[in-house]
Amino acid sequence: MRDVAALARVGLKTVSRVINGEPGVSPELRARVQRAIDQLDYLPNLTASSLRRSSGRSATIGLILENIANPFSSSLHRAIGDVAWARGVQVFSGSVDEDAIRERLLVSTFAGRRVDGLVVVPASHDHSYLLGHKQAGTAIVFVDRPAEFLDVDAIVSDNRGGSEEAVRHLLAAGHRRIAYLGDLATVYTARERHAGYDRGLASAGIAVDPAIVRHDLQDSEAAEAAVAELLASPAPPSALFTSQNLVTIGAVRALRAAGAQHQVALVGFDDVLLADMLEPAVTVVAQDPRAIGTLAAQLLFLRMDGDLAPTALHVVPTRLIPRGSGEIGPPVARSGRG
Amino acid sequence: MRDVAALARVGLKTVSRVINGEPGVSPELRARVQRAIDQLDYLPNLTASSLRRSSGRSATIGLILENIANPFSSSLHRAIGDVAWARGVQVFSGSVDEDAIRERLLVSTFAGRRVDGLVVVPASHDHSYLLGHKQAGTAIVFVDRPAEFLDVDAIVSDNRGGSEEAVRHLLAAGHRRIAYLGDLATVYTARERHAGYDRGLASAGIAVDPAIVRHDLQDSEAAEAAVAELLASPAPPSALFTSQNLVTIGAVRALRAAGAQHQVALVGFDDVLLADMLEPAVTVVAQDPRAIGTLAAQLLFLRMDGDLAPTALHVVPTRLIPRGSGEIGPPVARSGRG
DNA sequence: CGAGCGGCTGACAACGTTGTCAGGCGGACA
DNA sequence: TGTCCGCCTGACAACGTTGTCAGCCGCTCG
Repeated sequence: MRDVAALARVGLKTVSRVINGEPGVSPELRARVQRAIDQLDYLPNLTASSLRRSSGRSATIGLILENIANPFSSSLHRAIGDVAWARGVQVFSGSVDEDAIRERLLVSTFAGRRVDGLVVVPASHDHSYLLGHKQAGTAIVFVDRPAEFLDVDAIVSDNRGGSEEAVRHLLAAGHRRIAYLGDLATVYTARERHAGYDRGLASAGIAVDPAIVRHDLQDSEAAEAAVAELLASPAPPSALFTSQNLVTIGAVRALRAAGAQHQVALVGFDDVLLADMLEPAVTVVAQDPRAIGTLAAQLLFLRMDGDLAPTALHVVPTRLIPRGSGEIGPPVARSGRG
Repeated sequence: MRDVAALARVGLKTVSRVINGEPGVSPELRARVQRAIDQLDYLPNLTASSLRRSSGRSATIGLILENIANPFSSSLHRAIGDVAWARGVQVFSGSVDEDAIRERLLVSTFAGRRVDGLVVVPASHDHSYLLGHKQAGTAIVFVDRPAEFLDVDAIVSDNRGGSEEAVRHLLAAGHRRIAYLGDLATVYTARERHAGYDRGLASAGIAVDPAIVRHDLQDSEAAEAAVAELLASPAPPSALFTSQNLVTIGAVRALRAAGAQHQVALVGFDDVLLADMLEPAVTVVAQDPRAIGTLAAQLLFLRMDGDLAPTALHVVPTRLIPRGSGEIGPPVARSGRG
């Protein structure tokens, strides 16, 4: 900037005025400065600028995801990135892998960079540690799971409603013995989806049979094993509700391995690429990560702009997509002759 | 920091020394300062720090991807993020959507933030505009596609070799009429994969039939339409080589729609989730985005550390995964009575 | 003709940190 | 006892920018 000022034979402040389009610079000077800028390929240092600026804003937000590489997270990332880009805000991101300690480390790191806002898909269960940052003026929005012990906005899918709809869909096809296969039960979404399952069964007056409820399936292998076990049990379920992506994939594998994919119904929570090309195609309750991300970013920017409305939990609807696997009926009751 | 210094009754510089673990502070003072830091929840401002630091480093890199939301990009992102995190470096990222102008905008934005390095999956075809940044000391590594008119390191998949292997695999199964279905032909990877296809055919002395070569299929719908057309043509191919993810998915749909999925062989470039669960399961040439990303990040940091070795093009091998669709043989030649 | 005003311009301080350097203090040594 | 040295410590400038403010110029108006 000094070089530009020297070349254009003006003061530093005039260069600054030209860069920021401030009024009160004569056209001739403006042109001279602009020429010098172009000639020197000068690029203003945004970090220095944000250090000095009265707003104290860095035009930067932090995004804390479960795992950048998974489809849900990366769709969120993209949606949030698009909104941020339109506002000239850059995005830092990091993966937490369900590790509460890493979550806190990332928050500290981002706070050290003085991000203006944080979008968090939390792994921990006590977010009071964020209170200081919130009071220091960092806007915070939670996504996918609400905050605990902290008053901030959150955007979540309709986990409970979507799951209940899935179960009712299976009930409508005539099923009475519907298994639940779920992710780590400490995770909010898994708990909610399980609650939806319970409610769906209750709506039909069916008692939950703990023998066909499996929690804590953390990868598709665990899910595959659990489904295989259920299928081999004396009283196997006639339908499966899988509460998460990888669990659904594991279930598909197990059904396939048992040759039962056309006998046992399946509805999965969260859509999977190519699910519609399987045989049978997999019926799912789809989330809308793009909508969630866009909403989260918009809310964050509202808060950054000073919106002081009471915080709220925003629930984004899910959508049941019937494709075949969820429309398989229960086995016809055999007569006494067996 | 002023508050901390005041509370601990020391000078600013002593606080700075404690924070950065510099030697030459008595244990008592160190403890007193640490107490003050804890008490005030003081978090050093990393942007101010990097502004002043002699190294001039921001501990920040920029990542320019085709689309953060696609699996290849997000796997890259994750791998690079992991290496960066281990070095205390934060990552900015942005999506380019094959738009050369957006690529330049992102570079400018990141340069304005004074990133120490750039990882670029380029959309443009003339990267000389990066020369200034390179000379200004920004480390640059290209990924997935090499740089044009700019001398920097690049890491790419073995597009040509992998494609040739795919075609040879189909040839080995007896096919002589193998269609090529490719992405936008201006994209480097598409050109390379097409070259591999040509070479594969040439190795068997088969002439390319332009009637069964289709370029510029930018989404799965276009691919689906193209395959449908090929299948309905007077001399349909007995095997398909699809050079990209979405094209592969479109081909699966078209084959399915025509009921030809068990008659026409298919090998796709780039793996797809659930490809192994389709019927038939899809044979693919898999890339290794994790390895590519890790290598890219390591190379970038080497350069940032001052490595001056000549730049190179690093080729990461692909892997053919036979799953069924690529092992379908050609229709048996009918006798004259046909 | 002088005061006052508005439009331009640049000198200077400040943002929060770190590099440089000088000063104070105590102990070892002549 | 005086000198020198090494260990701690803090004052100050500087990083690249922007907010504040004062000063200059030419014009208008009384």
